[in-house]
Amino acid sequence: MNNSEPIELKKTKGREKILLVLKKSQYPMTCDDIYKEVSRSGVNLSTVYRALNAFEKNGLVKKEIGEDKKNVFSLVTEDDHHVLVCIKCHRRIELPGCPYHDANAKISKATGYQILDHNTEIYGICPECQKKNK
Amino acid sequence: MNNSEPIELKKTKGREKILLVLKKSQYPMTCDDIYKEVSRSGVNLSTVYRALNAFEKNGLVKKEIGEDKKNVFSLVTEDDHHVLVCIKCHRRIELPGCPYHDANAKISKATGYQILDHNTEIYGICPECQKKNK
DNA sequence: ATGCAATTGCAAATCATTTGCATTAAGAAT
DNA sequence: ATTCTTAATGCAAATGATTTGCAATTGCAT
Repeated sequence: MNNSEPIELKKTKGREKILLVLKKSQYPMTCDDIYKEVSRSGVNLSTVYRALNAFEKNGLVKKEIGEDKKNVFSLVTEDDHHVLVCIKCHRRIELPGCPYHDANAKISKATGYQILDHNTEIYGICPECQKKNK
Repeated sequence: MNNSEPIELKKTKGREKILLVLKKSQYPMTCDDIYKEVSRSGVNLSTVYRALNAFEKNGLVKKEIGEDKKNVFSLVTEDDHHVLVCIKCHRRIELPGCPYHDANAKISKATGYQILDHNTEIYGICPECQKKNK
């Protein structure tokens, strides 16, 4: 409820474990997902929540709302690209550049809207999954 | 947790009031927003929740996740178009057709993905709000 | 080593949403 | 109009993700 500038982050065992889990994961994770991995190291669920929120505030991770309405976190790597998501295998590939740049320019001209952002996930079925079933 | 086909809906005073409120609103509303309007008519909050979920199951209203993570509901009018949302005044205008059709075709060809869907909300500032503040 | 601020664990609080249950009301069949 | 079946309602309590208060611990700069 307070988006001020980053606060110094202390390095602790728990936080390093949390980051490691996130680093090894290909996909965004909920706090509970992460907790399942780190709890046996004695890390508390509150700590997971607090750590991830702290990471997010510092731009280390990205927080998004998952489909089941839980927050999902993922490491911020470089600049985010547009992503192509396979609805079968959940593989994600990144698209270089913005495929909608031209289209948005057109929309802006037609409507007078100053366009600031747009959603960037495109859902489909990847070539492998197209072969597999049916 | 069960997306079966629509069940018969009974017409009641409460539901009519709820629909009326939604009809008069330009913007999506949370259950609580709606409840504030209908509670003086003796409609219970649970009723609002249940009615809206029933409406959604019947395709009467659309349920989305608002920015504060609460569900917001809006009447389904015609077929949904792509929508341009002003982040200042929250005005929404609909775009005829799909502005990304061509771009998606290109992506599909380049990646082999069969593209099924994509996000459709574009965020920006409308001409009026651009004039207003700075 | 010392001290202050950040971090943690734990339990309890929050808040939106759902649900169990007994009661009421809608609407079809009689 | 009366009866009957089933959905809809009100109320309170349950749920589930997330946050928070507080006391104890730890990181780290001095």
